[in-house]
Amino acid sequence: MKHLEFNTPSCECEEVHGEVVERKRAAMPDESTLYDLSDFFKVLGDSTRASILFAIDGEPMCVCDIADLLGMTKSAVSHQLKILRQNDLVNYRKSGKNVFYTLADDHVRDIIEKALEHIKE
Amino acid sequence: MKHLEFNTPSCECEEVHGEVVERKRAAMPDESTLYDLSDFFKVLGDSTRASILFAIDGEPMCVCDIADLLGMTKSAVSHQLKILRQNDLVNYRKSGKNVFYTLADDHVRDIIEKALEHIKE
DNA sequence: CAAACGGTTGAACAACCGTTCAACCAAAGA
DNA sequence: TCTTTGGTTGAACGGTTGTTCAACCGTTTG
Repeated sequence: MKHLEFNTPSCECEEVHGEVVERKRAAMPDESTLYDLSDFFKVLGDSTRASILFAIDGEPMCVCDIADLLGMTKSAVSHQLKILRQNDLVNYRKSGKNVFYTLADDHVRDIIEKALEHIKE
Repeated sequence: MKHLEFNTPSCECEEVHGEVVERKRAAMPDESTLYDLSDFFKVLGDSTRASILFAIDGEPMCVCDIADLLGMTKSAVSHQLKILRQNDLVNYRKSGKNVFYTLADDHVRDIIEKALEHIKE
């Protein structure tokens, strides 16, 4: 029987495995969870931010040292640090004129570790 | 002693903790590794692609069904599937007029799982 | 207090990216 | 064989994003 109407009119398909789709739809995560998840990966999906995370792993670093290490301006580094801050991936501590950043979480280290394993196939 | 010259002239800082920077520089991953890593996360950092990965988890799905499930056009889905293919995150199998996609790897499932844990704090 | 410096911020620009649209290919059915 | 349909592809458009630049703030130092 063709032209069965589902609640997603934007698919222009004629024949669809309806049972499969319904089963999958029930198993899908919330839309907000999906956005949170991809936003999290989006933060890690920039080589500058990834470099910063490696840099501050183990020992805290100030913005100036990070900029020197990565060969970038303080401004560019600070902009990326702001994004890392907003996503709770780093902590910071003021000390005189300096601001020292550290990894916020061991979770992040684990995820990066697993991703590195995957890359090396 | 000020104005020590390191090999990254783009940092305009005057005072730098040189020993820290040198130690960190030695511990940094290869540049190519960093790019591969951030490219991998970049692929996961789009909600459409993340949705597709959830959709094809467990049971293969054809492009048309994925499009129906996500409320998108086949074209948009196919474009994203191409990116997932190029990054070895999915496998595909032709069957008549249909193309069925599956998760390529258990690694990916693990990483997404860990990221979900992290999001829920 | 004034100068210097580490760090942050907002605007602007260029590069990148995801969706749409149209055309196209291959397999299946009439 | 001609038509239909699932899927892919390239160009184009609009929105996002990272860096630069300039201005600014807070702390330290002279």
